[in-house]
Amino acid sequence: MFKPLDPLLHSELRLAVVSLLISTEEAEFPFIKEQTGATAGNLSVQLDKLATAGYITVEKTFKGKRPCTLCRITPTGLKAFEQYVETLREYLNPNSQE
Amino acid sequence: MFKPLDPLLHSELRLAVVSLLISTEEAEFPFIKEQTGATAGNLSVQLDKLATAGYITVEKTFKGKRPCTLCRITPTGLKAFEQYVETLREYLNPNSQE
DNA sequence: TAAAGTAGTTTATTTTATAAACCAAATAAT
DNA sequence: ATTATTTGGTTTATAAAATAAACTACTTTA
Repeated sequence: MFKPLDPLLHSELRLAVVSLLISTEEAEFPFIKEQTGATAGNLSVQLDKLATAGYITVEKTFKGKRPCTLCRITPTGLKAFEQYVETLREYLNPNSQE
Repeated sequence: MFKPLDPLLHSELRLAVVSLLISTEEAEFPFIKEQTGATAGNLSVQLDKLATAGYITVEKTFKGKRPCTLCRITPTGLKAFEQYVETLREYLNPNSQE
């Protein structure tokens, strides 16, 4: 009855990151940090997990002389997000049983 | 930007339980176990947490000679669920920023 | 009366999330 | 010029959570 929720996305910070990346297509580490309110350490760990799963790409470039970590959503990540939302809807609308 | 998600509800099993109780108004332990696919131990722990928070009531009665644990959603639980869903929507609809 | 099933609880283990400590380079201050 | 300080992170340690395994108690069936 209740389908399992993708544990990678069912996490407050990771879900916020993916949601943000879907709406921006590309974002730098400090921006994500600011928008989510996460600590750098936590964000670093969670970005890693998303990247390892292939949900996002993390590109380490430079902006002038300073390092710049650019994150983007992948097609896999977008699909996983859409699937997650669909699954979650069955939890959120208790009066639409099957 | 991303409001915090109620950690008590942002849990697969607890969310399923609350969702189920909202749609049934009352359910027995074995039924919840079956519907959620949870193990008895896990369910027992999570029901306790929801009860401690005042989101559900857990009434221990008897059905003939056998023990029967009846769970119900409370007004507090219903309100928390509605608030959770509202907050979550901002994560799920990435193209409705503020 | 012994075995098996029902209805759970308690406790231990694993996993996950989070924060604290750390590192390296660049910029600003003295 | 060398010493803070800030920026941009990573690594590691700790705290919290989820989960499963083991256990209890009582009931029904063989």
